[in-house]
Amino acid sequence: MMNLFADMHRKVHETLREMQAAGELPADLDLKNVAVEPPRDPAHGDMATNAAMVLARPAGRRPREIAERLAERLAADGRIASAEVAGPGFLNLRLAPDAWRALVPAVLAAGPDYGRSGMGAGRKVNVEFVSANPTGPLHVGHTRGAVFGDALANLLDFAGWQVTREYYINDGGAQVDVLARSAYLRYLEANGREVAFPEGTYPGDYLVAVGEALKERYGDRFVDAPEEEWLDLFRRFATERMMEMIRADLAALGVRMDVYFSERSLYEGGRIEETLEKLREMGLVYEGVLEPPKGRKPEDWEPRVQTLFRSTAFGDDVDRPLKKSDGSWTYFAPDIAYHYDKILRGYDALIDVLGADHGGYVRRMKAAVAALSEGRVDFDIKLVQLVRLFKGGQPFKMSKRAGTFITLRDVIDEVGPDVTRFVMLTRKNDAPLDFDFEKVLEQSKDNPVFYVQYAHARISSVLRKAEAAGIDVSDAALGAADLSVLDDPAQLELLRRIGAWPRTVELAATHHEPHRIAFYLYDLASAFHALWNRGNDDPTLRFIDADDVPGSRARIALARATGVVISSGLGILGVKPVTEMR
RNA sequence: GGCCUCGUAGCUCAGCCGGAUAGAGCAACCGCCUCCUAAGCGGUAGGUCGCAGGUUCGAAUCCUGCCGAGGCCGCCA
Repeated sequence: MMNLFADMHRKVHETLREMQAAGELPADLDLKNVAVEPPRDPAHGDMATNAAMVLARPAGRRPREIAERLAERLAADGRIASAEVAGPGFLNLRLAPDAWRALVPAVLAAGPDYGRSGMGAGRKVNVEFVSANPTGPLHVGHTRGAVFGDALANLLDFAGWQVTREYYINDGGAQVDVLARSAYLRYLEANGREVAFPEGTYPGDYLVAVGEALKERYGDRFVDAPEEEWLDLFRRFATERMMEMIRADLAALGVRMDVYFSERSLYEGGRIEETLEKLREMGLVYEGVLEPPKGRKPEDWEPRVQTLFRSTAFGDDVDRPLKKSDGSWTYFAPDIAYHYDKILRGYDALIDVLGADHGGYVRRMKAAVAALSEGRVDFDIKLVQLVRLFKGGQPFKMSKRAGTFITLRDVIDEVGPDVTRFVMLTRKNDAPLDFDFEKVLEQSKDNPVFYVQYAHARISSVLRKAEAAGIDVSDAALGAADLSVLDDPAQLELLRRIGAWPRTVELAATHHEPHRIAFYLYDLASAFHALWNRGNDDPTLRFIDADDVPGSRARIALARATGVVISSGLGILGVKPVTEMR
């Protein structure tokens, strides 16, 4: 797989080892911090290495001296056009145009696999996301988490991990009893009773159908029955229905989970006790009394003995309760058992995608996972900040379906899944996101979705027109094109961006940051639009020139390669590329 | 009181495991369509990277303290 940055990184390291073998550098140097990166200022070349500065002190040499020796050796490589020492000891490398051009046939041959990385080495990672309570439709906040988690899963897959997408169904707590009671009210309503929805029940319309379905199944059997008779039945039924709705919501967004894991199943199998017992043996679970929170003392605080998790041993500021006063578990206890289950399933890495309001929860969960996996499992928690909705610059709150909050469906109905997904990935996960229903549909440069799609559409248009003009645009024909005509700065710039794709994938995957893919695509599209417009000043730079078929083929090959990368990047974001704008 | 996330151009935001003169879009100003989609492109102007220390050859980036915004801190998950 062609990865120019990785190739040059390898080349620099090999050359340094040659210098060690030749006695020009001490044999025991640690090369770990020697990097090959694109310089911030393109005037400094295509790639730069800090080798001389990093090694100067341990080698006991002057940086520029090391850099000069290294430059001499590197200059012998045909791919490297120049190697210049600059500044405090940087070595700036400029690649020969042919090295960049070689990307085109490589990309065409690899197709959608260009940029795929072996970094994950087939290790198993579990990405848990959405995990909304099964008590109603998904709302905007869930939508962002869903898009983020799914794109992250795609990204890790592309980077060579074996990925499981998982949804944790919170069907064990008090909230599903509330759901059952709310469904019961709708059931009474379906049976012709007048009902009121007291505080603490769910009044949303989405339960009307559930009430009717319950009537269909049970008639009026439970209308005057006491709660014990119907609660369990109704809870099961309503939860099932809510999960169907949630699955459908996710499907509408293009998200497919591999595993739906039920919290309740943990209660039934005695798994919670088992997990806590293990922690107790480690001395991390004990019976104790908690200090009241400082500065914000609850009115009814009474010290009492309860089951606690010693998260302070992992840097948390206080130990965390596992049981409520009525003896039932807090949400934290089943969560520990759930994560233990994931550990036992053999994952090398776990990722939780949570709303930002769960921030206080991160440390204790990491503590539990570190303890239960004995530090073997890499565990990352990504907090997703909230989404602020606007319409034409005005805050927007109305929902057609749920009344009180905007649902995922509201968003998709309004702008479609592709726009929703792309826009939600144009911000870092931990930054709040403004989502304007009008702006995201705008066909202009300040709308990144449009801008990237437009580039792809232009490329598709070039291919269509070329074909109509009788030029063979099969990948085989394009891959064999003589690319030496590609020597305009705009063409070389586009090649450089294409060359940066594998590196972008690896960085994004390492940091668990799919937004980097969206920003990369914007830059790539920008380089393409710039080249496109160069054709206005200089007609020889237009992609198609009927009088110059070989040259056209070279330029079209470059466009095609760009299209492959855009399409592949959009694939990670879960967005379908368009072939024409409407 | 403590913990978490954040603070970068007038606005919205990038900034790779520390790297050389801090970037993009919008808004402002000046240009580019007899030409594959101008739904686009080029240029000018605009920043004490919240503040103060520290580590380092080198800090927007790492560490400490402070200021500011949001979130969380036993029986909601």
